[in-house]
Amino acid sequence: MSPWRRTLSLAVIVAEYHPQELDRKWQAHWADTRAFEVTEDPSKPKFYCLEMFAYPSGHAHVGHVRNYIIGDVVSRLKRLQGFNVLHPFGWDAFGLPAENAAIKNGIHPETSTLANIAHMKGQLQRLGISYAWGRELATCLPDYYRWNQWLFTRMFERGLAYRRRSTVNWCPSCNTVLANEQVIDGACWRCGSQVTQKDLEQWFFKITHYADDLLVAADGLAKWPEKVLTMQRNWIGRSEGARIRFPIQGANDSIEVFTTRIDTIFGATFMLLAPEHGLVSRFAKESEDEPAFLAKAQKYRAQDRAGRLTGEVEKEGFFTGRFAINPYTGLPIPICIANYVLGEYGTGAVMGVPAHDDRDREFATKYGLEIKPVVVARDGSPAGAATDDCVLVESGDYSGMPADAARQAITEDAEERGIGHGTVQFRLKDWGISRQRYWGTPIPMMHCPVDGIVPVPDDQLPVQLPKVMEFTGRGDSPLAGVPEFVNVTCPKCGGPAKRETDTMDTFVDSSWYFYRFADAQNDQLPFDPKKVGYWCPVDFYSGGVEHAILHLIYSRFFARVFHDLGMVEHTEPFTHLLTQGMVLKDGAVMSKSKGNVVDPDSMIQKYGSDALRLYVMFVAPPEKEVEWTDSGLEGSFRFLARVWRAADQWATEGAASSDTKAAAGTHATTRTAIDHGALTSAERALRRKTHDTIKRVTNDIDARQQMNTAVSAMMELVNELYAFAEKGERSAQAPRVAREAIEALIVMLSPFAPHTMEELWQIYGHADGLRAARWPVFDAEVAKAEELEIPVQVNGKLRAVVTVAPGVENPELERIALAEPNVQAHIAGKTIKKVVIVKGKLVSVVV
RNA sequence: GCCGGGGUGGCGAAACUGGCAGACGCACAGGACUUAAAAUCCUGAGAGGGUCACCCCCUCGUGCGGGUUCGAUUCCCGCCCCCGGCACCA
Repeated sequence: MSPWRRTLSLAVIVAEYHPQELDRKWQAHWADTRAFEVTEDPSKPKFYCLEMFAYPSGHAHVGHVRNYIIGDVVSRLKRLQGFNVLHPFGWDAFGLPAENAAIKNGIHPETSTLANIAHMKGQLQRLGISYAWGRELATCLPDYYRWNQWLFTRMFERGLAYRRRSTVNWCPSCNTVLANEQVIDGACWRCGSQVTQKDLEQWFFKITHYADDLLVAADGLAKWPEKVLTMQRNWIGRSEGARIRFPIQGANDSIEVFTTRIDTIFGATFMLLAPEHGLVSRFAKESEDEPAFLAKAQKYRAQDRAGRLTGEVEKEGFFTGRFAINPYTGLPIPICIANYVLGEYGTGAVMGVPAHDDRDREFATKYGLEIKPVVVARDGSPAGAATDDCVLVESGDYSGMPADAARQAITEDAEERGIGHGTVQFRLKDWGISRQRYWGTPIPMMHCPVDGIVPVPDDQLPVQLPKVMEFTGRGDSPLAGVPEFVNVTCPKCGGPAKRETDTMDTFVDSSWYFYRFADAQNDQLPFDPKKVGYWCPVDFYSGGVEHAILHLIYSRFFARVFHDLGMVEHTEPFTHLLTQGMVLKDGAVMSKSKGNVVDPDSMIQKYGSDALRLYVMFVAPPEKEVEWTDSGLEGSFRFLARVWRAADQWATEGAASSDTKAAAGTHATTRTAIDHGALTSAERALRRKTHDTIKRVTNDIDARQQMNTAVSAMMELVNELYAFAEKGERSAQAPRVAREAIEALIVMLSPFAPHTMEELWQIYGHADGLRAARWPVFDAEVAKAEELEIPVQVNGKLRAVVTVAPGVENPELERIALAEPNVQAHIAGKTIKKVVIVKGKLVSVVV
């Protein structure tokens, strides 16, 4: 008969593990006591834990939910460690799906969005996520988006928000403009449609103002994944170089190029213009056959876009009939239009240096243009595109100069001659935020025939979305069709004016919501700088890596804007970033269309929320992708049931034990100090395991952030408890020793399985709940090993393991090791050259 | 092409500072309990071999090939493959 059966028959508190009842009980308790609401408390260290807020699509699947569980485990841990923890949640509630649904089924986006929020909030509550719901926000409510408008106006006043006509990315399916960051492989980030180009008047945020700082400061983000930083660095794309003008032969003007290799300028044997370059139409006019000229340029423009999608298009170009003068050789070089020169980068024109640029070489070879090497390796061999240890040749006065030095010298010379200057070029472009849609923040601007662009005065904010709308899906701004919205009075001249009818990109909403959580009810300002000063920056932020160059770069930008407005002291909003891996099902990302979503509610119904939470944390480190398995979840459920039974048994044995103090029935008495010296060796071993587990779990969670190994350490402790109950020799103190293990286990496991552990904690007599509990304290004395197992190697191969007392001296250890029969067998007939002893670790014999 | 991450049992993974590779879990197998099943508890297990009566012992083994070291999943050099990002950025 198992020990469990034996004790169950005597049990005072017998309860089977029914997690669903515990879920209900403790979720109600947390809600009733407003357990996770917090205020600023200068006496405590603060911890701001945040998961990327959610788009209210209607249903969260376990892939989404993983992120919230990760954040919740961190939050609950930090509370146990004495931090004042802010853990809020909200809704990224504007966006196209709701509006598209409205076009289809006539339900107003606000109605469907609020219904979706209600359902998803219920899902999160059923998981027992410890949010401060009092701070909940939804970006689609005027309380929130008025501050988008307020901030937009501040940015407009500072020139950080501006309007210009430009070629923009257009998604024909979403009927709106997209920012560069929102075009993935030439397709819309949201719906996957092929993006086309359009010329439109658009509002932009001047993120390029901070390009250099965003890049440099990335080096200081020590707790961000390298992957994300690399992506941001690539996206910002800084290159140092020079701009230099080449005169056009037979004309008064010149063409400016950007180059990072001005040291190769003596090898520039042709010049290339992008098909979009401003001079194309002029050269076309001056050519013999203008329509043919323009047709070819136009072909490249179209081709260029296609080329970017498929990767490779053969380099192609044609001669304009005009020449430029290389300002260093003084020689005329042909000006060509080429399909591989980008209009939007640098000056849209480049000097062709075929000897030192692979693309130019390909082009020159195809058209028979001159290839003139001007940089060679020190030994005189061809340098190609390399620069290290290279010197210039055939470069006038610069011949013989190292390439690096020449870059500087020629740049300085160009500056003196007034034909160029050193400069830094970024790939990052300003953020186009106008969207020709309804379900977003109205841009708080007016167009007055007298005063031009006029911001809506602050006291007229928010500019509210008109409620009554018909959604037609026609491809222009829906707000333009609402006269009551459009027609306004100019606050400057009092004359009639028109409202801006575009709305803001929803990424504006998400670029600062983490500040609003620090002061979610403020109706005077987006937030009180003092409150943000207490809570921010966010200490732990987790979400999907897909936002690496979207939300995460925009938020860094906004932090700088708020900083320059004097509202926040920091410039980096997120100290520690974790990008959680996706949950796959049948090898694919979960999605409704694939029909492979796992619904958290049905899992909770079957196994309880704690099993789901524990499984998600145990299956792999949080940043790793995982494959969902039902059997894995079942394993976590089994573990919790195992903990439950062990706790139940020892609660019973503690109460029914022959130990007189314990028999008095109060749990407090069984928590009196353990007389360690009087324990059996099995009891000492269990205590050792208990304290060893405390140490491992604490270290795994704090220093290593490896939740999965923390859980496995606790599983080992439970296995040990079972072994002790099964066959451990017991003294009268056995219940106390077991209780010590179980109470430590309850507290350490509570971030992962809070409902079950609250219940057990209560059963163990702690009336004030886990919120009053403290993280268990590791006792090195108790954890000290009574004997050590030392591996013995001969020539690097394991030959024996010897058991010795800790603190054994090296000569003695060597003697014991060499006495091992199997060691003797392997050194027989050979001379010992060396014995390496790592104290307390190993003996290595070399023969 | 460039950048980042990775490659360990049937599977998810672990090994912290160069020191017993595979902890913990899943799946599997055997046993106990049961009329039976489920549940539960216990036991086993990298591959191959020796002695197979047991204890045990040997060889190989962390993508591949080298190197450093008494000792390498860990460090160095050179490759291969997978995932992710960027990609004609002058």
